[in-house]
Amino acid sequence: MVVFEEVNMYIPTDWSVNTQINRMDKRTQIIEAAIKVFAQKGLERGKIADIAKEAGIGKGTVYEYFRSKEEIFSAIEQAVMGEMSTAFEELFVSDISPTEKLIALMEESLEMMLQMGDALLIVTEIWAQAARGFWHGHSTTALATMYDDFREKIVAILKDGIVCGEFRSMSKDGVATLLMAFMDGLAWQYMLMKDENRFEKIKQEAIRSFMKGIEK
Amino acid sequence: MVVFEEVNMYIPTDWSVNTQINRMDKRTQIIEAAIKVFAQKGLERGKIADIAKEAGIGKGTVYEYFRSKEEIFSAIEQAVMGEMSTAFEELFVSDISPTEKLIALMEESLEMMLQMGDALLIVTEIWAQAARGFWHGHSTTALATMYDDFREKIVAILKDGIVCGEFRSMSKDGVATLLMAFMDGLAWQYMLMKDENRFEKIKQEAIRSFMKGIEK
Amino acid sequence: MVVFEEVNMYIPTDWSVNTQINRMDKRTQIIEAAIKVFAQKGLERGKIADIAKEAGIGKGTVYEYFRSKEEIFSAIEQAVMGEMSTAFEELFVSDISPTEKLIALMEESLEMMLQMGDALLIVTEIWAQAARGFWHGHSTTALATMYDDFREKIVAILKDGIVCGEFRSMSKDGVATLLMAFMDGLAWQYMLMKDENRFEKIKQEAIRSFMKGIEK
Amino acid sequence: MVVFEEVNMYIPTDWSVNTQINRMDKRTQIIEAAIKVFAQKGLERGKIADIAKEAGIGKGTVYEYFRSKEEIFSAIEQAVMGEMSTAFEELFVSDISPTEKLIALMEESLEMMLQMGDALLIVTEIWAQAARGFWHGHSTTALATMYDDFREKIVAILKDGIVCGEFRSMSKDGVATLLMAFMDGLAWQYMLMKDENRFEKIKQEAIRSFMKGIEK
DNA sequence: CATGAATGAGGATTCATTCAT
DNA sequence: GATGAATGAATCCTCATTCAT
Repeated sequence: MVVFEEVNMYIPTDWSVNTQINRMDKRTQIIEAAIKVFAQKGLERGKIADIAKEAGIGKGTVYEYFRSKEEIFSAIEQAVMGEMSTAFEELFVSDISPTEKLIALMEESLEMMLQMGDALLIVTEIWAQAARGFWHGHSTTALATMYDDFREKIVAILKDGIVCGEFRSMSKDGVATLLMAFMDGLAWQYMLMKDENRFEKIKQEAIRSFMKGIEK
Repeated sequence: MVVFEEVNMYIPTDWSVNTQINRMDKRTQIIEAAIKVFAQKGLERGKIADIAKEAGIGKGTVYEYFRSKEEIFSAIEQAVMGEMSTAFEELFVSDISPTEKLIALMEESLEMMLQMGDALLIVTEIWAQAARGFWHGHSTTALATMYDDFREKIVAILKDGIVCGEFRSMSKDGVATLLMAFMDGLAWQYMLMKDENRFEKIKQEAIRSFMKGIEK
Repeated sequence: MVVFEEVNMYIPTDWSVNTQINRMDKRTQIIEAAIKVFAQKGLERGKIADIAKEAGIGKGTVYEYFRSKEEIFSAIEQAVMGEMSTAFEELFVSDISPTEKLIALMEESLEMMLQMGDALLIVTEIWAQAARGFWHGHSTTALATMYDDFREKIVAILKDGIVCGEFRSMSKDGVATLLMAFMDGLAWQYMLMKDENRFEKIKQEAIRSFMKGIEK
Repeated sequence: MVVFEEVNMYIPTDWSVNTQINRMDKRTQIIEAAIKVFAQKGLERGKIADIAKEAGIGKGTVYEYFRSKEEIFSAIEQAVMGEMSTAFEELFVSDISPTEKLIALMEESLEMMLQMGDALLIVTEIWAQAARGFWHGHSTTALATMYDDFREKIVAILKDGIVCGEFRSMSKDGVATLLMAFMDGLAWQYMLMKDENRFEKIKQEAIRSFMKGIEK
C-alpha cells in the first residue's frame, strides 16, 4: 500500500539538511503567499495576518522565517530578480545569431511577465520604493545592478550583431535601454488591458518593429 | 450719467468669485504639497500631517478641501491626467506631417515625464492601485479610458502616415501600444538612472530606432 | 404700499432695548435650533455647525451668544425647567380641591411631555449627565432643587387632601415621589410607543388607578 | 483495562473549549469595565482607552473582542436586557397569587435597578439612542420587543387577578403600562436622590399605593 | 518550532473654538 | 455684529511585532 510505503519511507538521519530544506520550503511557501496577498491588496495594505492565513500557518510563524515585513519585501524582490536572472542566463550564452537571440530574449521576457500576472504589480511597487531610495543604499543597488547587468548583456549581443553585420550602427547603450524600456512598458500595457489575444498580436508587431528599427 | 456709472463701477462684495479662486488656489497648493510628500515617502507612508506641514497649513485644513486621503489620491490622478491630456491636445491637431507629429509627440512626452520627476512615482503607484482594481470601477476606468483615447489618436496618426506613404504597412494597434510602452518604459528607466545627460542620448536613439522601425 | 411703510417704520432710538430684544430673540432662535438638532442626533453628535445651519446663521455667530457648547446644554436645561415651573406655578395656587388639583397636575404634565416629543430625549440626556455629576455642583443642584420644589408642592396638596378627608393617610414624601416617577415613567413609555391614541387611554387609566390608590 | 483507561483519561489539547471560556471571560471583563467607564463619563466621553485601562488590558485587546465601540454598546444592551429577562422569567411562572406576584415583581425590579446602580444611566442613554432611532431598526426593535413582552406578561397577571376577584375591572394595557412607568420612574428618582433609606420607604409606599389602586 | 493573544505606536478623521475680515 | 476658514487636540481603530505557552 502506498500509504504504508510513505510512512516507512527512509528518513535521513542528517536532520540538519532536512531541517534546512524544510526551512527553505516554508520560506518559499510564505513568499508565495505574500506575493499573492500583496498582488491583491498592495504592499502596505497586505497584512502579515493575511499572509499567514494564505500560507496556512500562524501569524507568529512568519516571524520565525522573516525578521520583519520589510524583509519579506526584500525576499520577494530577490526571488523575482533571481528568477529573471537565471531564466536569461542560458539564453545569453546559447549559440544562436544575435537577431535570434534578441527575439528570443524579448519573447521570453514578455512570456515571463505575462505569467507573473498580478505579481508584476508588486514588483512595480517594490521597485518604486527602491527608486524612491526607501531602502537607502541596499536595495536600490540590487535593482540597479541587475538592470546594469542585464543591459551589459544586451549591449554585448548588439555589439555582436553589429560586428556580423546584422544590426545597423547605433548607440548600443541607448538601444539596450530602449529594449528594456520596451519590455517594462509592454508589461504595463498588458496590466491595463488584460486581453491575452490582443496582447499576443501587439507583442508580435512590437517585436517586428523593434527589430526593424535596428536592422542594417 | 455719473451716478449710474458709479453704481456700475461698484464692485459688489460678491466674494464667491474671489473665494472660489482662493479655494482652488489652496486646493492646488495642497495637491502640490501632497505630490511632494507622496513622491518622497510613498502613498501610504505619506501622512496627512506631512502634507499639511509641507503646505504650511494645519492638519484640519486639509480636510476643508478634501474629504479624505483617497480623495487626494484621486485629485492627483485627475490633475496629472488632465495635464497630460491638454498637453497633447494641440499636438494632435497641429498641421505637420505624421512623421514630425510622432517625433514631436515622443519628445514632448519624454520631456514632460522628465519634468514630472518624482511625481511620476506617485502616478505609477496610483495607477498600480487602479490596475489592482483597488478603486473598483471608477479610477480604473479613468486610466484605461485615457490610455485608449491616447492610443486611438496615435492610431490615427499612423493611419495618416501609411496613407501618405511615410510609414510601412503595419498593425496600427500594435505599434501604437508599442509607442506608449516605449514612453512608459523610458520613464521608468529614467527613474532608475537619474542621469539627464545619459538619458538625453538614450532618448534620441530611442526615437530614431522607433521611427526607423515603422518607416516605409 | 406695505413695503414702503415697512421701510419707513419707526425705529426706536433706544437701541439698547432693541438690541437686547434682538439678542434674546437670537438666543432663543439658537436654543430652538439646538433642541431640534440634539433631539435628532444626540447631545454629543449634534454639531455646532448643525445648530448654526438649522438656525440659519453662521457657525461663529453661535459663539456670540454662547460661550461654549456646554453653555447651550445649560441654557436648554434652564429653558425646559423654566417652562415647566411657570406652567405649574399657577396650577399650584389655583382654588380647586386637592383631588382636582392632582388630576389637573397630572394631565397637564403629561400633555406637556407629549408636546415636548423628541425634545424629551435631550432632557433625559442632560439630566443623565446631571445625575452623573458631570456639571459638578451647578446643574445637579438645579435639577435636584427643581425636583425638590416640585415635590414639596405636591406634598402640600397631599397634606390638604388628607386634612379635608379626600385622601387616605400616607407617607406623603413617598406618594409625591411616586407621582413624579409615574409621570417621568409614562413619558418614557410614550417615547417607546409613539401611539397617541393608545397613550391617551393609558393615561386615563393610569390617572384613575393612581387616584384610587390614594383615596380615602 | 488500564491502558484503555489511560487512553480515555487523556485529555486532548483541545483548547477550543477552554479558549471559548476564556474568551467569554475576557469579554465579560471588558463589558464590566465598559459599564463602569460609561456610567462615569457617559457613552461618548468614555474612551476606549479608559475601558482598556479599567479592564487592565491594552487598548488593542479591546478590539480583539469587539469590532467597534458601537458593538460594546450593543453588548451592554444585550447583557442588561438578558439579565432582566431571565430574572423575571421564573417569577412569571411561579405558583403564587396574582397580588403576590405583582408585589414580588415590583420589589424584585426595584431591587434589581437599585443594584444596577450607575449602570442604569448607561442603559438609559443607550435606550435614548434607540428611541432616537439611532440604530435604525435593529436595536429599537429589541427594546420595544422586550417592553412589549414584559407588558404582555403583566397583562396576563392582571387578567388572572381580575378573574379570581383580587383586582378590580380595568384597562389592563393601561395598568400594565402604569406599572412599568412606575418602575422606570422610580429608578430615575433613585438616580437623583441616591438615598437608599429614603428610597426604601418610598418603595414601600409606592407598592402599597399601586396595589390599592387596582384592588377590588 | 508553532502559535495567536496581547500590545501600543501610529495615523486618519472630527469638531469645538478662534479670529481676521 | 456676523461670518466661516483655519486650527489642532482628541479619539477611534489598525496592524506589525512580541512572547508565553
